[in-house]
Amino acid sequence: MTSADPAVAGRPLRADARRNRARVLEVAQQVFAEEGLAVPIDEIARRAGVGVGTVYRHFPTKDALFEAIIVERLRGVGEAAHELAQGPDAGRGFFAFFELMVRDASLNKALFDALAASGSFNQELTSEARQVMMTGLGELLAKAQEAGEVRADLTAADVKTFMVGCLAMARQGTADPGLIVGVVCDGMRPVSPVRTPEG
Amino acid sequence: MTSADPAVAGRPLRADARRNRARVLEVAQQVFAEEGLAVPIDEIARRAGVGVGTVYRHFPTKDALFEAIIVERLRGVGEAAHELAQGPDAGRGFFAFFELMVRDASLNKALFDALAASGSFNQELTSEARQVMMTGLGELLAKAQEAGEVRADLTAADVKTFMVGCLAMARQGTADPGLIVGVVCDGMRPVSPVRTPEG
Amino acid sequence: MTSADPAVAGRPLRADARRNRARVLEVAQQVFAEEGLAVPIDEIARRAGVGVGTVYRHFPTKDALFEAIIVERLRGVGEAAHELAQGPDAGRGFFAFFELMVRDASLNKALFDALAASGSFNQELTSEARQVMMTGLGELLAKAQEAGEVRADLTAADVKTFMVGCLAMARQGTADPGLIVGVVCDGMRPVSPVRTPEG
Amino acid sequence: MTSADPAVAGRPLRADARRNRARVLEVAQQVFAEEGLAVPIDEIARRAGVGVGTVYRHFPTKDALFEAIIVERLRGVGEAAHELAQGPDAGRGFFAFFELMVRDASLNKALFDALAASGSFNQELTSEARQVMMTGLGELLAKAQEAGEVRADLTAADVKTFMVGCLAMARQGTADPGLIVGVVCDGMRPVSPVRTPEG
DNA sequence: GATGAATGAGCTTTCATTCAT
DNA sequence: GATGAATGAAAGCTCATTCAT
Repeated sequence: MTSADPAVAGRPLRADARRNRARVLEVAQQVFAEEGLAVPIDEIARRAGVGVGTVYRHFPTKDALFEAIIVERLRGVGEAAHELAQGPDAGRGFFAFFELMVRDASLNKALFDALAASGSFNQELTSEARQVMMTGLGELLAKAQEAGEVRADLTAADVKTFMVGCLAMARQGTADPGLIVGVVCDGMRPVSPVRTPEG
Repeated sequence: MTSADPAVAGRPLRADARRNRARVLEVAQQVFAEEGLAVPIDEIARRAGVGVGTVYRHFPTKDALFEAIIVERLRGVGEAAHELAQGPDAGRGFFAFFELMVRDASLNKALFDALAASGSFNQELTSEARQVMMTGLGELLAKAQEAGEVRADLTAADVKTFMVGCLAMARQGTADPGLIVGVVCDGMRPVSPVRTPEG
Repeated sequence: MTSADPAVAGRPLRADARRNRARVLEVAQQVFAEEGLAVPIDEIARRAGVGVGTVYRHFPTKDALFEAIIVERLRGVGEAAHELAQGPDAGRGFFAFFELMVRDASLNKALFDALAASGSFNQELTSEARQVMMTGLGELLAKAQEAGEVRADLTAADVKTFMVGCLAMARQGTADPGLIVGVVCDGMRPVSPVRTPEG
Repeated sequence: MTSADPAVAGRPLRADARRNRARVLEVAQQVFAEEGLAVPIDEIARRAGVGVGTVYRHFPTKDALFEAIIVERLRGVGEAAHELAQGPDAGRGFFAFFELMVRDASLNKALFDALAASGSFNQELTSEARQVMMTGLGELLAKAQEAGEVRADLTAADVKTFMVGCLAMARQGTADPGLIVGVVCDGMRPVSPVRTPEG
């Protein structure tokens, strides 16, 4: 962990090492996004123009590398949520937030795999980044609910679930991302009395 | 179900073979559902109490086995859709249809993987079962739209996409299936003028 | 062994059994000839219209089945040699004998595989049929040598070796079978003084 | 030899890699020669004292490994033919050439398998090495024919076929290699009028 | 620090053979 | 006797990870 993220730990990396790390991360993000978790580490190393050993120096495990990507992603997501929560129109901000996820098509496959991954991954590895994200999301959600723009019975976890669902749907490529977001967002709005006349 | 037999049709399987086939299918369904596509065939064979060869006798390929499960699932879904389309209240039927997908939690991971699978799978293998499903779904959708219960701009493909999304979400285990279905179904309803006063 | 060749052993086979045995043998001969030893037993059973079990009832082993074919073949060869040995022109007969082997293209692959087979096969399994063949061949060879038409230093084993070589060559399909036989036959003729003026 | 390197050329291999590659090649040559194509890669790896992965690193496929051996062999053969063609006595050289093939007993089984191999192998994989060989052989043959030492109607392909035949025969171990070569070489000599008085 | 060669467990698949029906 | 379902030992090949250079 400490060695996986030296920026957090001890001394700063040598210039070339930092460059390599960044390059690997960048390439891995792309490749994972395009082809999912199945792509071999060797392939990533090759595309990044480094040896496998170098990849492993920076990321002790394939999962660790993958996590690093997701973490970065989730952190970004969380920060965006936080910022939007500070804005004047939390309702609008909340729904805008959804689009952010779906738009970034390049990461879908990776995120998709990450979230679909069996077990352990979700629970432990990304916990730190999840915190950041969930916090930002919770903040934003609360404000949007206060403003009456979002169903009051939804939790941040629920919303995250919907995000994942949207990612999955967008990845399908069988429906317009805008429509997907539109429908799910509509669904998250408070149910107007008009809507369910029979209820 | 019965038609998902050995080589499409042929003569009926021997009693023990049928038993084994069913057993493999059942176990595979469970195991795939629990652990996804990554689980080795050997493991499935072991759990089913048969040799690997037996699995391969019935399903010439791992993909074929997986497909058989999905196919069975989709067929069931399609048939259900068709039946509901015959009912008096297509709107209610349409939304009831969604629940059917999500309920069957045991298959989610498998379906999820199947639908997330890269390329070839989606397009060819399941085409037959997809036909059945899409037809039934289209039927049901049309009636529900006529009844004004579903947004008129949704296509059957869109709805399928939403189904997949719901499956993905339910699989997460991070939100109540009922809630998931509720939200997405609400989202698919025609947008009432009240809902988007600013639009 | 006894069960593999009931004609030699105990009571005669039931009519259908005999039919099956013959059918398997016939099909196996063809299939082995066409595709070599690599063809699965299941395939042979299928083409013969019987179950695998039936094949195994008649031939306890794949090798045994293969042997049976070779045996039959060699027996035929031996008998032909014997008959030719009785003829008036043993020299001509001897060389005609070669053609017989190469002509029968349908068996080449099988014979080829048999003779190329690693080890044990050659030495034990075919011993009986080999006897028959070698005896006939020896007879023919002796007469041809007496007539001065074949190099006196050749043994029956040598000639058999040349036969195998011709089979191998014919199988290649890269030279005219007639030419192959012609060249090798010429080579087996006594070396005329004219031929090696420098010797 | 040197050109049979990793990806045709690239940079030179690391010392240990080169050692391993050579070791694998050497072992494979021996093992294939002794036991033919059937020997598992694992076995070769084991005998070479390396992991399977190492074998596959150097030779992406079992066939590729096999080819590498044959290629090396055929190249040597072709070069020898070329050199002999430069000599003063092409006739003698031509026939000496045959011995070269048969002598090298260690490779027979491998070459045999290679040449007997069904289809694709012969046609494509070894094409480069085949070129070298066939060219050298053609050269030598032409000169020998000019000198009246070899039947004028033989093509290089025919001669190759005879070579294969000799390999097959030598492999049998049932006849003296010298005799085999002697007979076939005699057969390739021009037919003297004396030889076929009846023709 | 970087490299990439080496490792070997593990995966899918095939097929000779056995044995319940 | 016939059948074909079941078996399971290999086999070829991949790829995450280690470690000598």
